[in-house]
Amino acid sequence: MGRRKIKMEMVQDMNTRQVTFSKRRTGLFKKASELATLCNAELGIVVFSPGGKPFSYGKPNLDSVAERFMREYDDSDSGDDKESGNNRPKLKRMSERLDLLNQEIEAEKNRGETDQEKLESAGDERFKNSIETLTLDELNEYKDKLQTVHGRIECQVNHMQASSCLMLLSRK
Amino acid sequence: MGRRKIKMEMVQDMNTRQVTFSKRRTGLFKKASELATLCNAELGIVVFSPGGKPFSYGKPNLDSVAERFMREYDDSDSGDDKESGNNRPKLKRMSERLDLLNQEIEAEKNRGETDQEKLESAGDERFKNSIETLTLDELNEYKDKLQTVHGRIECQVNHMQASSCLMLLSRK
DNA sequence: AACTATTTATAAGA
DNA sequence: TTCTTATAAATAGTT
Repeated sequence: MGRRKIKMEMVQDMNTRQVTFSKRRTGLFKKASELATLCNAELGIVVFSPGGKPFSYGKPNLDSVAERFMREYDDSDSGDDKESGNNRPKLKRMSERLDLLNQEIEAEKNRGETDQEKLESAGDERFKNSIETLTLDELNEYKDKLQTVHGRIECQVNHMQASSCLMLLSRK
Repeated sequence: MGRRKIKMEMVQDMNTRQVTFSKRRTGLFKKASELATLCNAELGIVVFSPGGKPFSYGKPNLDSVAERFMREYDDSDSGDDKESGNNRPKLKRMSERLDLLNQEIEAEKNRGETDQEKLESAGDERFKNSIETLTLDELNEYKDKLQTVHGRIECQVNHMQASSCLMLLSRK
């Protein structure tokens, strides 16, 4: 979308890559903002720059979106699901989400994931196991760490609570 | 970006709004995919359609991005931060994030948030308080709920672990 | 779902 | 980094 068409692969020159990131991140957030406004939709985005610096956008804010998204997969009541096959709506939605993910990943898989990367993606496994075998002492320790962090940040935020909690609770 | 320029406000006609959502969500995810590819960046997006249906995109996948983002704000070691003012890098980044959020929110605030909406956004407050006063029994209960959900979903996913954990742990 | 007239985003360049 | 502008892309209204 510029003076020339570019190949869809990692920009080699580091400077150019940084500039591209900056421009496109701005564009992405703008598109996100427009989508949210036009359709009265909630959304959240998190991006890491090539240098590893985090950026985020959220409407109405990132944490409420994250919470809502995760909450979708809990509770099996609420009632009216007008769609056919009303058996396990939550699991159904989960599948839709995975399908979408996989579809995008597939479409994106020009540059094949290395075995190393696959290992890292699968790293969640450790987390899952450790959570399921947590002791009360460990859970208590999480609570303490949580309080510490709250003390560190509460002076400057009023919408970071969820993130800071999730952050600690999700530690491997 | 079409036959006509449109006003940046919620599309009134329900059908048109749904179509707009669908088109623009596709566009947004494509932009995200391009950003990730061109800049070798990791990113995650979560969107709720006007009907409340969740969609997500992530590279390499949503959960790893969410985890990484949250992990950024923990631990004060690791070492080399080449930037000046190396005192509290994590808090510095957090501020940057908040600035960005506020900036976007400000830019977006054409249609003023109602007092009701403000109340809902601030709803995190309850969460914060409840987490800080959790008893061991309550934490243990979370653990049990966690195990239950894991049982329900582990048959069809290998990259939902973090989300499912966070989901339960973040329950108000 | 497809089709285009237009509006937007953006790659280079300054 | 910020701006300019020629060109590639996205998309609003239409079929």
